[in-house]
Amino acid sequence: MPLNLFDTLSRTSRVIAPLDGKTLRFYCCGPTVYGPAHIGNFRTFVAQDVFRRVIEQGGLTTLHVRNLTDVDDKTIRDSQKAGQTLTDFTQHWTTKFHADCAALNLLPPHVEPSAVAHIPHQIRMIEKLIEGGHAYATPDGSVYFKVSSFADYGRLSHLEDRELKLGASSTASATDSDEYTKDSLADFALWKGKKADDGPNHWPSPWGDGRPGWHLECSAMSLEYLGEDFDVHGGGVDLIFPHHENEIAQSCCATHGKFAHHWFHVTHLLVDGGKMSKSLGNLYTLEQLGERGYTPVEVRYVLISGHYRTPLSFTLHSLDSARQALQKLAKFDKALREVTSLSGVISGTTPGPFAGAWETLSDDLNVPGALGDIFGIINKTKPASLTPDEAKVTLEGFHFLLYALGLQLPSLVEEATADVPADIAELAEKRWQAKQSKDWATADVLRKELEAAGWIIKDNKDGYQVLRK
RNA sequence: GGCGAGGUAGCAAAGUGGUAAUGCACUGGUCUGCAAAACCGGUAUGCGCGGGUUCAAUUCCCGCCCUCGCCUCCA
Repeated sequence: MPLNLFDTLSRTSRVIAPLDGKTLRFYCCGPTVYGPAHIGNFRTFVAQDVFRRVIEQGGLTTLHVRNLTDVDDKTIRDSQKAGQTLTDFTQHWTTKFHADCAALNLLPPHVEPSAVAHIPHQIRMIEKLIEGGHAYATPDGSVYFKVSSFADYGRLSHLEDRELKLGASSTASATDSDEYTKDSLADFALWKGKKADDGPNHWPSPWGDGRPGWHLECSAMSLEYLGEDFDVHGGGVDLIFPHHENEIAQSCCATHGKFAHHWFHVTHLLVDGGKMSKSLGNLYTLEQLGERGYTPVEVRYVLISGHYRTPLSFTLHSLDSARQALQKLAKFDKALREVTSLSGVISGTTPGPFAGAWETLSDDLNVPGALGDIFGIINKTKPASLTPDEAKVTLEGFHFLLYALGLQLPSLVEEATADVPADIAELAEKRWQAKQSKDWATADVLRKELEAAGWIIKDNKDGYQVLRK
């Protein structure tokens, strides 16, 4: 079943099919490694991961490139604040980012290029742009892209009348000291001449020492690894303008290609009714949620539980809800395994009874709809009444979908009772004895004590279990 | 001001021109000394507001209100 995906440029859903007929090539704007990524950032990366998984489950191969922005205003500023070299500083946050990605079960990109490592590529691209009359150097050693030289500028964002909104921005101003040398306020930097507060962070270029402009990094790296034309380019909606608009301009003017043929943008995660962002101080990281007892798979579940083009409200309650939902999935898995006697990793190759969910997922990555379909099948299926063969087909179809969603089932709560402290075990035993002698009052008091300590008792006919609450 | 997205049950969130998936929460039952767990059920006459089109609109059209995002380096 081919995947239909909404394309920001044409504003329509289009079938995803590789330009070269074999490999789906896509580029994702990666993180700026100057601090911990928050779960809003990860909403985008998780959505891209589901996209890739669905493509691959559909039988296509992919070439997934996601960059690391390890040189820009913020990395330079904060590395100096931290008293570290830019390399040490960005390496630290890159390691952290990778750990979070692994925890969230994100498939690693096939190529993860570093911006710093591709400065020569960026310089070559700037040279081409200058040759073609699309860029110009200024006396301070910077190079700017000449927006007026690209007629299609604004097609992606539909912000075509640049002059109109210049007055509306609170930050843009014709007197910005950084930008006074530009021909037009709309022009953007390809290369930034060295400034005193950049410290040692500058590189040689034909226009003097300096550093690359942010937008150019992605153009240069996608060209290097994916070519002049490639299938899909993705990122958060906030990148549509100016970042992606500028990438299009640079790339189309520097090459003969059309750049990305399909644009995949993920809407923001909301918290407290608004955007989660570092500057607003309302962000959650995976680590912070972990301290509150939430697991990465629960976070992943929440992040995919809303359609990628719809704002999603994040709350701690949604994580609790996700925990219960995952338990329900895990119970279904266990019940099926008992009928089939299968264990270990199940790798389904077809959706089986979950074909409806797979179809839903293939329609613009409708994950919440697919989850609804999956639970619908689960509610109708009685594992115990299936033959081993039927259960096997169901289990494989179930795992086909779980893989596409990247959900790794948690262990069941009732199985997670490895270590019961001695004092708790003693209390539990006392309660059991009280119960055996039908001293209900004492038994109930003891049970309440255990509960207060964070443990619950589950009785059955001939014994009991002590479980973590 | 411009561009874009969204307003569906207590919370979250799908979906459809013919009478509302799903998860959580809540709740009835079975079980239990009572619970918990598990299992079997129940829970929106309603989809921001007002018009219109239609045999029929939450779904299409028009107007309005509200929320959120972007408008030069935020996923």
